[in-house]
Amino acid sequence: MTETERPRGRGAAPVPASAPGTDPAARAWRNLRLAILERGDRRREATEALGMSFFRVKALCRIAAAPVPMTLRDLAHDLVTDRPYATLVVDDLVGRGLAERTVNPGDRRSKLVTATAAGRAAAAEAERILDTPPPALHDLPPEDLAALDRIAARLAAGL
Amino acid sequence: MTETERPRGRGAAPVPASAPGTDPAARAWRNLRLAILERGDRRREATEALGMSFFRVKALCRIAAAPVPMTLRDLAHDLVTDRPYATLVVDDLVGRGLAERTVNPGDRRSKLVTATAAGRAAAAEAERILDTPPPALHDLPPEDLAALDRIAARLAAGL
DNA sequence: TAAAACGATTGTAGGCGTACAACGATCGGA
DNA sequence: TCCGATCGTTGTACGCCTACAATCGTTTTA
Repeated sequence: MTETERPRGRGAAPVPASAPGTDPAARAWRNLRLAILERGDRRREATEALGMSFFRVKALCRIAAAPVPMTLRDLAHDLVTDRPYATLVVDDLVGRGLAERTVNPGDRRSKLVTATAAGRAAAAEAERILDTPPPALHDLPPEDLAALDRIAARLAAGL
Repeated sequence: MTETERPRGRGAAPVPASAPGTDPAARAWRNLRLAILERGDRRREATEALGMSFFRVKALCRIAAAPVPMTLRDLAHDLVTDRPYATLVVDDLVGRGLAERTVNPGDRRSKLVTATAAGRAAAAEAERILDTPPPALHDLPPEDLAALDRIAARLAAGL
């Protein structure tokens, strides 16, 4: 094992903040994407913990987070998919005992989807996993963390 | 269209930085994920511009970014896939005239993959799209942008 | 030199998501 | 009342990625 090892990192290289000639906004954006998509991605963890695809995890979380029961139409719209596939995904969740379908009393064509107690628990577990930051975030100096907190809230809110 | 419209946002709600009882690190992380994954995701743009799946866009970028021609084994490792699928993806890229395969003179079992001129151009285009930050980033006050630049570089570096 | 290990390739099977078309039930407007 | 529109559902076809098994040529090891 003493031969020349190819330096094979498992991702793109980060761009140091001191790199010249680059737009700081673009550089910050690239590094943020790197940190989130390649280093701190918890999607695999969440799918393994819940035993379903990430798309369905998202569906479950949306259903559980809805302040008012949503129709399948709303769910399809939120997930940016079509109604037939929303039907299939909800079928799956219902089969797992995580969601329930009830007829919409206001419009008997549509149906309302709600999360069961087990469904709400699973959704909470998924969000707990997804929201777990990488260790590097905790290692930031407090003032940097506070600044990041404030800036991230602004980025997430505005577009 | 004057009936009661369901307030259907197309993503999860951001958490304001003033929310009580939550860990600032977790909150910052959640908002960063939101800003990057749901508001500023350029993957669809990139795949449409290049006419191929995001996985293959990533493969092309890795090949083009390699300082030294990589073997298929290295590519499979970097993409976290298996060698058979790396073969298939490279077949596709070669068929599009974006990559080339040559026998490795040092080990005739393996083959080296390199990007053609067209491949390097396509990879550059993809990275340009992916690195384009959302407008909200440009709207940050300069000192916030500088802080974010510095912090993002630190986060991306892994630590 | 013979055997084991390695790299790329071909093939197969399946899950997942996208994008359609079509149908029955229901609602709304003319 | 009748007709068009809407909602959920069923079904189909396809592309994409994962995960294997098996093969062939090459390299390394015993």
